[in-house]
Amino acid sequence: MGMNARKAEKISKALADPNRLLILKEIKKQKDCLYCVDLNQVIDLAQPSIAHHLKMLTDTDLITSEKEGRNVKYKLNKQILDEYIQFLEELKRD
Amino acid sequence: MGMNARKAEKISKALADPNRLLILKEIKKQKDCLYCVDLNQVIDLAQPSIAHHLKMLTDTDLITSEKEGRNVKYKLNKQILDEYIQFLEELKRD
DNA sequence: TTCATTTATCGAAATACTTAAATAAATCGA
DNA sequence: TCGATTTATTTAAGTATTTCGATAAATGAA
Repeated sequence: MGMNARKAEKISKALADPNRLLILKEIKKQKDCLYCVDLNQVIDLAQPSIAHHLKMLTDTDLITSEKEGRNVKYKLNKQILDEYIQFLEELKRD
Repeated sequence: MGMNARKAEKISKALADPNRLLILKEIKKQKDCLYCVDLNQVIDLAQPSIAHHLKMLTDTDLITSEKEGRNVKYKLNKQILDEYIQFLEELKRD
């Protein structure tokens, strides 16, 4: 429903961590379809820490989660990212 | 010189604060040319806090500062913002 | 030079974030 | 059902960030 400063702040915060950027990069790498279980091989953190970071990303809607049996599948929410980019573009217009 | 994950993380962190977003919005409002002294009327923070936020923005090159007598003039660095946007765009390409 | 104005820095308190161990919850397979 | 696997939650420690008061530095004006 459109971006505002509060939402942009939250998304910026979600993006302001190396491990969360790594998660997003990995989703891209896996053709926009990442299984949580595969992150343990990629990210050098304990499982609860990874779960915490995934929660930050889902709470801001940057990614969506879908349960598949015991696993959870994550996808990038391109629309939110587009809205965030639009917010940034508008900062340039003076 | 192009964006990487480390730089994008820093910029995200710089953008992850309501007062810093307010500063950027104010630069836009002032036709891309904000004087530090005018921020005191806009931002409800003590002077050292405002100086701190301005430093975060200049340290990440999101804004540039130029001394004019006693005053400091700030401008948005559109190139850095563009590079950051480009980094985000690339996250969408799977 | 002296005073007022503007910005920067230092130090400390309050708050927020990151991380991992322990544990719980959910689900699949045997 | 029982045990293994996967993910989520709670709690607590360590670290980082935000904020302000005090103060310093730089500059312009009288």
